[in-house]
Amino acid sequence: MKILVVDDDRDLLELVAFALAQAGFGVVKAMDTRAALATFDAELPNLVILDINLPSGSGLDVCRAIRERSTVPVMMLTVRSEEEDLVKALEIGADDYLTKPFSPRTLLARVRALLRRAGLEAGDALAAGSLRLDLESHSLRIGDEASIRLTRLETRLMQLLIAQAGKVVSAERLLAHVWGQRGSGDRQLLKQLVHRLRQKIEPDPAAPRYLHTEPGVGYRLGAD
Amino acid sequence: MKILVVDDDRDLLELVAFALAQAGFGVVKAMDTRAALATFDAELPNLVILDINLPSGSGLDVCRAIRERSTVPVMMLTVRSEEEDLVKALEIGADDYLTKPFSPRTLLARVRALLRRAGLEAGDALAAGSLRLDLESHSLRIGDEASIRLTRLETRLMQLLIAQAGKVVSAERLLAHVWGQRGSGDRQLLKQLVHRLRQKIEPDPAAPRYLHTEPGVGYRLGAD
DNA sequence: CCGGACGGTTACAAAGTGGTTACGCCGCGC
DNA sequence: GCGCGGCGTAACCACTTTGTAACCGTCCGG
Repeated sequence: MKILVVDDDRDLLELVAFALAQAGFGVVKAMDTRAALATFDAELPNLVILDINLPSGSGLDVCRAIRERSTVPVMMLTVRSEEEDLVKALEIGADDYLTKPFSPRTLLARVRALLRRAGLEAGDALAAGSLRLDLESHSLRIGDEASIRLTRLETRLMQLLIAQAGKVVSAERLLAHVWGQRGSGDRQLLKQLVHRLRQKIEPDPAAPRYLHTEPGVGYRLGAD
Repeated sequence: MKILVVDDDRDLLELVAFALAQAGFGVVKAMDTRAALATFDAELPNLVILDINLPSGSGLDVCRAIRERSTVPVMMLTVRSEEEDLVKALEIGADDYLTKPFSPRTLLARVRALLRRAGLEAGDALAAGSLRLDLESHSLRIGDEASIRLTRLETRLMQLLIAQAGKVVSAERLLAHVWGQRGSGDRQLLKQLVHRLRQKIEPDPAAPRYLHTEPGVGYRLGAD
């Protein structure tokens, strides 16, 4: 279970991250809005904890941007004086909030409650149709077949496709997820990766059964 | 299982020591930084509980000194007002913390969690499949064969692999477990250790039967 | 028709990963 | 002091993964 924590106060960030890690959660960190969104795209966390006031633009903007691409639970951190912001945050789609200062114990209780509410408690088993992806071992299982070993990049590609199974995912978004900043605009990278992945997972790579092309848009994982 | 407790407050020290002894742990005590390090070297405890503010220099210094010579789990004791110190402690390499006041029950739960995480919980015998590892004597037994003597590092490696038998363990995690902070990022260290271990335990080191490589991820102990 | 955009494919180069050999340092018992 | 085991470091090799370029067909608007 992976949690993204966004806060510009390094001490608080580390403390929250540590408390979560202690409790067995995977943690990724970001200290400004740009890094927050980049990390979100790269890591696809199961939950986001977001300080409402960041120096580089508001945490509200980050929350809004996240809501445009995902329904992941979002928890906002606020200080008491920001109650109007809080209302806005909940309107935008934040799921819960915590008023500073708070104890790690409270934080954990709220996080668990959110995850339970989102029905995400059980592991990170990432699956769609007959496809099951194991992020730990970089392996993909199709139905009852022997599992296929994927490379690092192939795993990241499948991760986003499975998370969005059945929906078209734009080439731009896939590039950002797999390569981050660097791959931006480079269709050839994606073309190659898709080709190589199809060779591995498709019974007939020329007539894809799982990884479909949506001309002019991007790719889509067949819901089967 | 031996635990070192360091605190200048005699009452608290005795209370903690009593709770631990009650739960069946061996306890050694120290009341200042000098005694703490001397006792650590003399007793080589399996876990250290360390008050963060000692009159004779900070508990942080003690923690740092311990980290220079060992990856033993360290738990810090703090009061709520010392949160910056806490962040420093975690950076230095402390593994957990407890905010005073705390109940003996909480203390024990945390101590057990730490030991479990370090893979030190169940007696001294760890086993998986036909492999049995004796942490005391640093020896490994495969089925009914004569037991093989392992070095200190080889033992630590096997310890984590056996604890996670059948599952892939990332190179990063193995490095952290065997070398602590210092080994971070150094693949060559792990490469060598695995090589040497395979020479000792594998019938055919070129085609490993127990210690399998998971390319791009880490290693896995065959469930056999 | 022509030409360009686009996606798939082939080919090859560059970078990374893991296994192996070799060597040097250090602490320790003899 | 010497030899030795344990460990760190570097270098080499084979292989895999990833990046880059070029070529091919199809589709489509002029």
